[in-house]
Amino acid sequence: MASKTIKDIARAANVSYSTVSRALNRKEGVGAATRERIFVIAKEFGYTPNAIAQGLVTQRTKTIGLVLPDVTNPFFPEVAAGVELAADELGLSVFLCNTNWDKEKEERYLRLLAQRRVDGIIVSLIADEPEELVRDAVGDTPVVYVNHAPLRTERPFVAIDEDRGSYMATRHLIDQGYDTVGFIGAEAGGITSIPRLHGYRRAIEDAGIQYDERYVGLPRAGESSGSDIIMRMISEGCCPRALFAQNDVTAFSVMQGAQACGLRVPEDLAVIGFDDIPTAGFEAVGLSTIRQPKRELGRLSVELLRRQIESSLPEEGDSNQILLEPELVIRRTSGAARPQEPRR
Amino acid sequence: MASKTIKDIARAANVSYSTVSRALNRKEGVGAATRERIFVIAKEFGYTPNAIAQGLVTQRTKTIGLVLPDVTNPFFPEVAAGVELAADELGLSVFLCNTNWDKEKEERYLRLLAQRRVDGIIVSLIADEPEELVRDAVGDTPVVYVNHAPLRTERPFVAIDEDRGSYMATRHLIDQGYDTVGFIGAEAGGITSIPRLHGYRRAIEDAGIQYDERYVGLPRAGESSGSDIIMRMISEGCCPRALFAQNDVTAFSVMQGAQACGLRVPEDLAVIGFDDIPTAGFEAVGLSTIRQPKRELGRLSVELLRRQIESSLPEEGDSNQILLEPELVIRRTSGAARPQEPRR
DNA sequence: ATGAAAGCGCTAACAA
DNA sequence: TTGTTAGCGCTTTCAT
Repeated sequence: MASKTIKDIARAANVSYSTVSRALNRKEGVGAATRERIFVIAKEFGYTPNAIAQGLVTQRTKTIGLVLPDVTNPFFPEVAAGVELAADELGLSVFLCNTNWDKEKEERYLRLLAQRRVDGIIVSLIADEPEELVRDAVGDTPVVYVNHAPLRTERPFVAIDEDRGSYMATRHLIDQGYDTVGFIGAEAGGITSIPRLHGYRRAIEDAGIQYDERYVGLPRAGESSGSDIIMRMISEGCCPRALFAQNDVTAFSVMQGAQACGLRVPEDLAVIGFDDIPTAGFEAVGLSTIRQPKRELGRLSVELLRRQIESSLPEEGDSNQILLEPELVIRRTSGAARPQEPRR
Repeated sequence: MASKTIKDIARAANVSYSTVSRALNRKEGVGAATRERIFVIAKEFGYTPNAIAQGLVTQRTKTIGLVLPDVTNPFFPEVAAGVELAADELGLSVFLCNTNWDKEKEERYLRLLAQRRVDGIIVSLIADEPEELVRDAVGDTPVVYVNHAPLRTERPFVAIDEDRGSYMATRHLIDQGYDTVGFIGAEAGGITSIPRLHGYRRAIEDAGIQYDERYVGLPRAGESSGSDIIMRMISEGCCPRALFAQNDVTAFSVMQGAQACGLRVPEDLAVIGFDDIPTAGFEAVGLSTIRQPKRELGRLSVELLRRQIESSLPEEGDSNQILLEPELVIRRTSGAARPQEPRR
């Protein structure tokens, strides 16, 4: 029952097993006849090369790991698709790991991939892990950060300018005429909440508006979504006229909560998100947002990883740390304020 | 630079390398002192066990493969989450592969996983592959089908009763008072389009309605989404009053297309989907649908795989072929028809 | 063109 | 308790 090996084939073909190896790998120096015979037997035996054994000797697994926090947020699958595509072109397969916003799981997966001796790892960290932690988990395995870069890392990364994007989003809301513009953090936004909140605050203060904590809704214990937060804000009587949500999924949730409380979007509450996940563009939704070049993020991270694998040098330096530009996408949910119609 | 091996540690600790192996694997028969020494050195060396080598000798990789057609459709990540959870409890890691509705890629991944000698594979096939094809790709590797079962397979599977669910969806629309109820297939619905169309047709005919092909929109060449199809139907003047979409993503797309043409949902066009992806439940959307127990699908498939791996017998039989019941979820988009308000 | 043999890093008998 | 040895299935010199 155990699958056939190269030796079984060798025996059946009456050659040494090194000849079989050569034939199967299409290497020079095998007689056409023998080669033919070997292929026939291999097919007949249903031979499947043992990649484990191959990897052991070649020290190359032709596999890369992709560690993502949440495949359930459509943003990540889009990035994954970009990675897949690019990896495919290089003949690499992708081992996708979902950490589910669990720090321990993240570490476990990084370690695991290193143990499996993948050729490299692309990871979207869930928090600002100290570099040594990552290093400890992956050892010498090449790593590229995607979607976010830990502070002062020397590793290659591809991300977008979160601060800038958040500034643009907030600014847009202000320009639309809203006097009170709030921020809502994601339940599991991990690392991105810091720069996004920061960009929000910058825009607020640049506009000469007083930064007001009451309009900043960060998830508290027991709150699991943007909907919970907006409902809290409403019940506390400090719901702003416009909101910048940390990401589109949160924005959706916020809108759901607001609508459940009888608020209309954007008439009573304007909303803008971040990411531009596919559903944001749906007619029925029309969520204004900051677009991230998701597939591109994926593609580029593979490219950076390839460089690192091939050179096998630590390969530091600017050109390997890419910051992409965000893009403002205006849709329905951030329609202009109507000052003639004061709230309530 | 190459990572340290067990031998390096042995040398440094002045013991044989089998002792190191024993110590590191927490096996009996190692002096507390030596054990201690070995651990210290291992840590110091940043030792990472080579899973490749381990797998080669133990013949067990503690890894399973999960092959999915489209992580971009929120249905699949939910199933994946279920698989992850269950696998985790068994100490297995999951190698997630996205075929992107590409048959060739699917075969490649199955083969690849088999070559990597994963302990087993859970796959959601994109079409009704003949059993031999799968067999040819995976060899003796245990396989469980999820989300769909190929006709007359003897392998274990977990799926829901698609035909039944589709019947329920269609029936619901009819009960709501719609006289014309259509069907829209998914752009890349793969295998599920057959039973879902079948269930639709059964319900139509059971209700004494004449099955009318004009109301059945299957994607044609060049059409990439439900939106394209509904727009074609509208332009051809044969848009029904209510629609059962093959899945929620398609339903979303259909609604987008309909609304772009000025139709209101559900006033002008009632819609019901299939899957109950998370966004379907959002207030702003309120998509009626047929719920699939997605996480459960994942959990159960892992359980079936575990059985198969442990027994290593082909393990056929009824109890390993699970058909779950679908559940009708009524929301906003399938509101009752208002006969007093004839169309147009 | 083919074979023999070494060895990738590890586990698991079997000895000592 | 520890060491020795034989592989796991494969690629890759080095001979022939």
